[in-house]
Amino acid sequence: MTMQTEVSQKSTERPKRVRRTGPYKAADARRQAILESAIEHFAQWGYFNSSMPKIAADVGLTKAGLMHHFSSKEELLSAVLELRDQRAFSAFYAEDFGNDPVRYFGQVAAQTAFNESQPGLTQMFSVLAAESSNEEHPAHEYFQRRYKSIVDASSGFMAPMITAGTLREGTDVRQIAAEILAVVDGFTIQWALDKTNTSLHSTVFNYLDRLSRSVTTDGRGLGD
Amino acid sequence: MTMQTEVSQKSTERPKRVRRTGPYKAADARRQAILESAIEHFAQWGYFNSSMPKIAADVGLTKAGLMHHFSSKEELLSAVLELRDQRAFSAFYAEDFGNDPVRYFGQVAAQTAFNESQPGLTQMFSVLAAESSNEEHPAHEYFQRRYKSIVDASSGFMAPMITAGTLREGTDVRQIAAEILAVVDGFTIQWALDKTNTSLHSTVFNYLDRLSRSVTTDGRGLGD
DNA sequence: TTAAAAACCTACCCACAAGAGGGTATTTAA
DNA sequence: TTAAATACCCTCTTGTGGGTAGGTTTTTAA
Repeated sequence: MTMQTEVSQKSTERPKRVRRTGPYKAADARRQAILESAIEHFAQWGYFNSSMPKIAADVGLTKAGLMHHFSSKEELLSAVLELRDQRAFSAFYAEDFGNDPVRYFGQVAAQTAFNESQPGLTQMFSVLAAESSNEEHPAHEYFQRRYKSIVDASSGFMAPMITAGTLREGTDVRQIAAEILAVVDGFTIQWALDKTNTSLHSTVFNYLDRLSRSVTTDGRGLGD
Repeated sequence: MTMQTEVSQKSTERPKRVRRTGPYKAADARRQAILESAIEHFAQWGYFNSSMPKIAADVGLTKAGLMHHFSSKEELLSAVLELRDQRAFSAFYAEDFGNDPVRYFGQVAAQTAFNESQPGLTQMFSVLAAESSNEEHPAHEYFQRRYKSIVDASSGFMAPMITAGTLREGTDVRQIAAEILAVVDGFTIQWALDKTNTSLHSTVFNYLDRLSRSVTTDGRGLGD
């Protein structure tokens, strides 16, 4: 990874190529449309079996047209992953739960309701997470980081609750954090396989409710 | 789908082609080796991005050689799925838990230990389950059936335990059954992504232990 | 107004896929 | 022993993939 800095060689005065245009006005919408299309394709077919021509066709472009905006398939994937990180996490991490586990669990449940409303993105992450266990997958490191940081953040929320006395003494917050993540992922698979008979939100909610009753000091559930 | 039956036109006597050979002696081992190779490839690359030539090369065959044994990629997938169903489930379903939830949960935990010892098969199922949410995936119906039958069987084990008084009154056995499945799937993903820092068995065990304490009438966990 | 950059396109290349067709050598069982 | 089925392999077809090269039109900003 070497960065090339432009150095002017001999002239002190700068004729300096003048900028004659910027991006077109409509370009942003195009790029957005491409990302949406890519999300749908990655969700349906995974990364490997999605194809640039098809993603392009879905937004009325040729492959070459698409590749003007995202110069490789990997770059497109990166952009998609980045997009999701922006959308979903900012809200969550800003929240202050005031050492109340029930509020925290409630927020997680709310997140799954959001996920259920965005089947494209949600299924895409489900498929890519499984696919990316392959070390040669371009998103392998991304998902390793992602899972680690989610568990870190989640247990970071819960750990102080033990000291604050709202979570039971001896609660293994890293186990709980990983477990919540596992339940969400697992139910997402079931929901993706059979959306008409499964509700992502309510199944996760039920789990969190029972979890809450067994790890909070006051034994409260989510339904109050 | 029309079946063509061979009809002898005029002769009533039947010269009747005689069987001159059967399968070769070594063929079974070959087919077995192909299946093992396919499992590894499906686990690493999913179904779509696995390729017949590469699977073949891994057992020292050409693609055509492989296709003599499995005449299409889909047929190979079917054989792999069938193989797994034979291997893993026979033992489990034969078990009698004597209305003891702890024994049942213990058996589930034991299953994950087995899964952890078979990373190829386990990861393959993890990847295919996610991939097959696509309705055009050749294993789509298989996984729908599979998930339904697991939940059916699992809740079928637990339901009588309520009447027997070993599971708490009001326990939602279908929710619990689906939840256990979700936890196993979810932790499998985490384990596949980072095997050195995650133990599939112990994470699932911890979950089942807490589950057991909160749904059994005697509040027993798995550690006794 | 105009030149340059942006936003496309067509036409390629090369690699690889699934599968069919048509072989040859090996093994089997009568 | 021997004919037929088996277990391969080589080649071809057709299709698709990612990516590049070089054009043309459209938009932008000086």
